[in-house]
Amino acid sequence: MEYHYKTGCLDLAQTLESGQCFRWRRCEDGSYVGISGRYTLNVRQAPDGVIMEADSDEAIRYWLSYFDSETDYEAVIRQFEADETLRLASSENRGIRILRQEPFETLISFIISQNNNIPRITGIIGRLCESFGEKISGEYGGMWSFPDAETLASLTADDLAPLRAGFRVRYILDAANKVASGQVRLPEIYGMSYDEGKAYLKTIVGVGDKVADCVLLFAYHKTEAFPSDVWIKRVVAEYYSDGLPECMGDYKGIAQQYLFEYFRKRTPVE
DNA sequence: GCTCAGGCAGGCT
DNA sequence: AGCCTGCCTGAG
Repeated sequence: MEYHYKTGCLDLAQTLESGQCFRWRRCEDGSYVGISGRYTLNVRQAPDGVIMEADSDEAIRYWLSYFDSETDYEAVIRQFEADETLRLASSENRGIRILRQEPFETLISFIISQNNNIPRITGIIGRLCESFGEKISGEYGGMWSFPDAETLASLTADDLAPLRAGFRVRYILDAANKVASGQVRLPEIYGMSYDEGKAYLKTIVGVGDKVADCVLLFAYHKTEAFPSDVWIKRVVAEYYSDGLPECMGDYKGIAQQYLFEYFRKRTPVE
């Protein structure tokens, strides 16, 4: 079934190729195909929003939440106008959304992301799903679910060697073991404050400030999180050495995405 | 060969 | 609390 989601602030290319998610595929016709949990989606850009094609009403509701339809991005962007740099960064990237992704997948994905580049991250995650996920029958070709914690916890480092994830394998296994054993209960983080959630996630080996912030932002939608990577550190050093502007409020994470894209585009990759 | 990629752990002061 | 250094892997 098809659903026309009308909205001003959702650009699929800006959002799905922003580095917060790693499993969307762009099709020949410009639409995107993705999977989260057991839900699949084909989505394409429209002049006044996006058109979603999914299996059920339930799936559509899931994807609307995934694309963060509840947040008023227009209002957030107006709030950001008080800061000139942020105003420019926002207006150029107004189509970026902060997705509400599945927590375990997001956790493992950002553990893999450390000291790594996006093509390799995408490759490792793809191999992880094809090796240990479940094949979901869909009309858009091969789709694999993200493996659950129990499945990953039953594996050894040797089993994961073909992923070529390097030193991150022991972090993946530690995360899977702690989640599968109940030592880390991911759903509880929804109810935690930003600080509590961060401390909780950091009990996992291989999760530091940056990975924890990415998970809190891109899975739990804790927009106070401000993931500080090498790019953003440069931006902060240059523009915000005296501190982040007041107008970011509790939306530092949204500001971070606008700034990240704005400055990344301006840095030549050679 | 070298460096770098959206960091982190472990060890040191 | 803040500084090093090594780290799997693959592309340039």
